Amino acid sequence: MLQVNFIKANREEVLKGLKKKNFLETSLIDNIIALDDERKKLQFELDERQSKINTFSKEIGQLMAKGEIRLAEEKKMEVASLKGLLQPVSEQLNVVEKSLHDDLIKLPNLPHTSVPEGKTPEENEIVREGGEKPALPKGALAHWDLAKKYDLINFEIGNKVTGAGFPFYKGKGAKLQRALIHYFLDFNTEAGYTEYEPPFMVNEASAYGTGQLPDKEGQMYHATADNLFLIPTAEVPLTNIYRDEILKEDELPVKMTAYTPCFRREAGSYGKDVRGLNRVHQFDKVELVQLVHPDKSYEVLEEMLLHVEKLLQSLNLPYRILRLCGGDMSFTSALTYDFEVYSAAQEKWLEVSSVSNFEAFQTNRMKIRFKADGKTQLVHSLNGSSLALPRIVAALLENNQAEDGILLPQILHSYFGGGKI
RNA sequence: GGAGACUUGUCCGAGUGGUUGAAGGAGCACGCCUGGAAAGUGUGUAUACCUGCAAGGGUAUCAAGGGUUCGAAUCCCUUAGUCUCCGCCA
Repeated sequence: MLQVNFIKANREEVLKGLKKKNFLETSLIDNIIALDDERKKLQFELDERQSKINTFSKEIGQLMAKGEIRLAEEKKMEVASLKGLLQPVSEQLNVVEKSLHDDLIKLPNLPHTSVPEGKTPEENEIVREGGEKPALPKGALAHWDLAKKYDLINFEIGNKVTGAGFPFYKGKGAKLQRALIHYFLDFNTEAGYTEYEPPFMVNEASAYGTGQLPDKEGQMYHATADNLFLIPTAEVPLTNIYRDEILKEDELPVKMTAYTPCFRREAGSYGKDVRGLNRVHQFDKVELVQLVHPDKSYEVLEEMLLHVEKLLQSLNLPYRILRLCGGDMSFTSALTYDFEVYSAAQEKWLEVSSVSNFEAFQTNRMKIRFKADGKTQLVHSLNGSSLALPRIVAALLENNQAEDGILLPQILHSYFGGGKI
């Protein structure tokens, strides 16, 4: 959520940013400014009237104490009429505050200056590439065929037991999941991230805090009996740990990592993009979250980028890094880098990580602040995947397939208990 | 799931209708004292919003929300959480 004062002080800049982000409902801005002015006026009026009532009430107390009942009764009458004036102002203020808030949460975050113009994924900017695309033998198989051949993942049983998009991992397939999760977590904790195992369901306030609600409500699984949401990413529980907290400056940066399954309804997805592991409803992911001093967030973003890049390099996967264009970025992000790995048998790039700086957009909603020199201000939040497993698994299987098996990268051998599937 | 007790500031804790945003203590910060430290001592120490150039002033907040009242931390209702006992259970 953008800060009203910022919008007021930087109207032109905000409008430019929204345009870059391909957000067209720009009339909201002037609406918000007008509503905030209205809010201030009403607040002032309300405070004044309340103040008068408070003064009178105190006087009544003193009169009662002195036994001057009649005077006290007269005052009571006066206060009663003042209260009549209070209520309409208070109601109006509530209405204005609600409209203001409703408008504010419709505004996406503003893009960083380095975000390229553009509306579609094709306009994302390739920052750099790394690794080598393998030359696969003739008749190389896609991961869904490899999964079947080596009995690693069973999609059909998943369909039967739960539904489409809920695969079973089996045998070495299951063990590979465990090995990857274990390795990723170790890699992150060695870099100073604190490991968490959070709940896999969150309440409404948390889903709202990180921005899943209200605009992505249909994308989450909702356990209505208890009004809990299955997390679409560990970012939600992790970031919400600090909701409504004021940190000390020396507690920053807060670096957290967690493995969780992620649940996504993916309503509206279809076709070949959803084949195999390309898009599933439940998948495993290890996530990184940082809460940092606002002056440091872009420095930290680059640091996280390098961190994820090193992780991918250690897996020997061909990858590329994209800087997302304004129109392809998420609602909450100010700057996002996507990592894609090359899936050699499918001959396409698969997104495996998204590293973003949200600046104060999330923390303004969640009121995550820090105090320095007596002043309280919002921290910046960042997150990134390290990594999402299914597409990593797809690429590992496809890119490393050989005549007699799949050869895993060296780094996984100790975690997997062997080098070959 | 049933019965009961409870939820106050960074922490402990007082407070059952009237200058209580909240006693007292601890912690923390700054100063004094000291060769230095400890002890002692003085001062300060919540958040949000409104107003003001500022100093300051005002409003709200004692789990959350609502209600009663001229006035609520204190009374009533709803919700959440904590603890104890019982039940159930990986």
